Amino acid sequence: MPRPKNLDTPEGRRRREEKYQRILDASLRIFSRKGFFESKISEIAEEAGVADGTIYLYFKNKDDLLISLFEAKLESVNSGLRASLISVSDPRQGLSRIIEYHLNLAITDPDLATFITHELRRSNKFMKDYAKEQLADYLGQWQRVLEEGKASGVFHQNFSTSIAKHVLFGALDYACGIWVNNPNRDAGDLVEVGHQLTSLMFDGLATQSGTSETLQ
Amino acid sequence: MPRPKNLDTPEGRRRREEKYQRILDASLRIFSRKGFFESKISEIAEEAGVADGTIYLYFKNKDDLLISLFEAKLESVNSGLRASLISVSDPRQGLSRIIEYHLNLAITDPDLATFITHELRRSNKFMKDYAKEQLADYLGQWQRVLEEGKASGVFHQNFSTSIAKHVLFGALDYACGIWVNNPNRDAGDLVEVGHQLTSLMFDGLATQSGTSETLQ
Amino acid sequence: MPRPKNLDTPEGRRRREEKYQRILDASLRIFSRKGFFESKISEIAEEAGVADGTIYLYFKNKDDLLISLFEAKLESVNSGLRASLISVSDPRQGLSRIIEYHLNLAITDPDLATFITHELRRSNKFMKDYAKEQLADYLGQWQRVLEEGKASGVFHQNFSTSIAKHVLFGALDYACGIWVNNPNRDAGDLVEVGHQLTSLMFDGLATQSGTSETLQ
Amino acid sequence: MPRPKNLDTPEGRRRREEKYQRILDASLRIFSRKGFFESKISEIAEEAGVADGTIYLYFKNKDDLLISLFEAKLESVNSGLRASLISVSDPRQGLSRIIEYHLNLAITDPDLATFITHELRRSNKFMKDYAKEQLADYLGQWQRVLEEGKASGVFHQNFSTSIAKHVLFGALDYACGIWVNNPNRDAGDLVEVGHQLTSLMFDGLATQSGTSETLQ
DNA sequence: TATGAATGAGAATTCATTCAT
DNA sequence: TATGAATGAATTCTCATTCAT
Repeated sequence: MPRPKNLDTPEGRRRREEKYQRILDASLRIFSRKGFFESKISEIAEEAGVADGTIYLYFKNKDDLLISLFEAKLESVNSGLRASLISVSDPRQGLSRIIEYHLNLAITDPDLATFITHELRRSNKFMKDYAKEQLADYLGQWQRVLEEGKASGVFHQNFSTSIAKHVLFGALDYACGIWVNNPNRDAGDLVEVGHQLTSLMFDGLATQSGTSETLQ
Repeated sequence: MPRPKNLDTPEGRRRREEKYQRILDASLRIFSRKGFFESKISEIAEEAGVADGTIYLYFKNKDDLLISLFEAKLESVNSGLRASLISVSDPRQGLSRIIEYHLNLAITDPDLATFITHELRRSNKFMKDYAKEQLADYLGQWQRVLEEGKASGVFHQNFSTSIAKHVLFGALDYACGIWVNNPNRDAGDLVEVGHQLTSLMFDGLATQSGTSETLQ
Repeated sequence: MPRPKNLDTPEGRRRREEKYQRILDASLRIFSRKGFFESKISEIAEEAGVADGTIYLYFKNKDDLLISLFEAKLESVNSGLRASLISVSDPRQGLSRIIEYHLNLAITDPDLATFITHELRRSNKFMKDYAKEQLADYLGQWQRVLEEGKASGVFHQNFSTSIAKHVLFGALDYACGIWVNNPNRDAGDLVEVGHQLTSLMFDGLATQSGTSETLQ
Repeated sequence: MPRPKNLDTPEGRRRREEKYQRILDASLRIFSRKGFFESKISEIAEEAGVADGTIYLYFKNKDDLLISLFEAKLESVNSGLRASLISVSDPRQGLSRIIEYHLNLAITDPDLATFITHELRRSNKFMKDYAKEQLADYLGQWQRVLEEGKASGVFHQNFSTSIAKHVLFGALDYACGIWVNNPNRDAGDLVEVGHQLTSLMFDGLATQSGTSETLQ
């Protein structure tokens, strides 16, 4: 939703749309590299190949740029996951898909992974509120899968899907963050993380089950 | 290590130490509330009940304040965990302790939890390098427990302790972050997170083990 | 060499050049009036009729402003002297011209004279190094004239041109400094200084020559 | 004239006097090394081996320290010159003595030479006024010698003693400044400057006198 | 007197945002 | 629409000076 009111020619709209995207993409690169506060508008403008002032034709201010970026990206992440889960009925397979999807995100768009990891934790109430909605949608899809697993009996009854989704998200997000920050990263490593995490989520670490209750 | 050269009277040292702590504590509160960049020196000074300039008698600059805080806090976290694990020999019990310890941290010092969560992810190479060392010590203790579990056969052989420690940290850290940000938080909730997470780590979600391999 | 990247339209360049000069001129006035350290950026900005921040579009920082001013002014002083000496072959006439030129500088631009006098002696290695090069060029022209005088026999053989140039510069510079600081100054006074100094340089004070050797 | 009112025991007075001097000496070293504005009170205190606050028991403020230093030093310079000229009756010898005395000052106390050279030109009205009085005394002695030379006929009639004293001071001061700033300086060089300057002042550069009038 | 920690006014600099072209 | 020079509010940091001990 670019702001500039343009002559409503198809050509004009296309160009406007294209520049909006260009700025958004540039800001993703800069934000992920430096973080919000250390990213300068003039830097983003240069990366996008536009003038500083132009950014203010498409975004109200720097905060708006951050929020718009978040929205646009999470929206596409959300719909991507939705598409990826659409034909899946087995909750165990669903969970695998979720893990896979999330890790794949980091592989195909490391900047996006970095950006989300960082800005999700920004101590700014107003940002967190924005993020919350979009994130709730994303994690809501996870929770649905977990609940189906409980309902169908393939997952244990005695766990909270709400807690589990957060646990899983934290684990995935942190693992991606570590991987993305590794300059010698290799996609295979993240695939391995996926295997291990899947196995862990399904079966745990212990060789003998039922013993955890006896622990202090 | 406060900077002002002072007569080394016990009284002088005490007061100096006390003011150093006061500034460190104030900065923890402000940093955790607003994040580093939105925290202003004058705000921290006010919170600490000192003049702006006084901060610069104890810390070289704002960055130094952040780093000093990080070091001081993580050092105490590290030694606390060490103490907590000292008498534990059963790796399963060790893992429980770790989870417990981490969650307890968030309960007793939510500001610290928030601070660490945020600043650990700050896009600033120099900060990440500082944090890395301290964090490595913390997670190193986790990894040791996991390795002992593998060695003693109570944990599976086919998982990477390095990956598992990151997964566990991400899960715990994120869960704490969620809880801390909840205005109606109740310590009981976090205890429940601990139970669930312990159970998950040990036994997984699946009712039937060994099936994950057959998935996609 | 103004910093702002600008469209290279002739108009744009003219305006940018003009503002660069405006700031340089303002800083000359303020620096000469108060000295570098007591001149405030906001004062220079006001004098130049621009905002504080604008100065930083044209100069890296306060030091850079000082150096740029020095370079620009001394460069023009140097080329002015060069032009003034170009058609002169008699070394005695050359020396007269040099004295005249230097004094005339103080008359036509007293601020510049004050500025150079003060900042040339600033206890700042980095500044002195900058000044040194430009000054060496200026005094180098003097030395050349003195050497020609020795070579052609119109000046004594037994004096060091290097010492003489410094002596002459010190004398001229100090005399100008005295004159410039006199609120009731009159150009005629400085012309008289020129005559006296010329006569002194050529013939000395003594009514009988050759006697100085007999002095202690 | 130390400010602290002390118990008027001879011992107390001595100690007080001694500390006053210590601070004055320290400030001369620091001021000459860095210039007034870049010299910090805490630096001077450290150099003097006293606490920052102690300086304010002896001097009203930083400016007062500068002025007191100037006064004390120039006073001693003035009386030194007076003593040096007391038995001299020949104005030519007097002039030689003056040059010698001034150059010797730079050799025996280069810090003082640097300090005077720099601070004499500080763009601060209030400093210049202070300096003026003391300097007037110093240069007044020079002028007296020059006038005696005119009166007795050993110097030309047609020159202004006022101009000549400034010319001579500028020459000496600048030459000393150059010498002092030379890291490989050798006292012999300055002695040579003295010879050359004396010869120049007496006899000038020209091999044939009376020609300067014919020049442009 | 002497100390040196504490103060806070003051200055340089940055950078999001505006606006004339 | 697009530009980028100009703005000036806001922030960090310094350091002369004070004052409790």
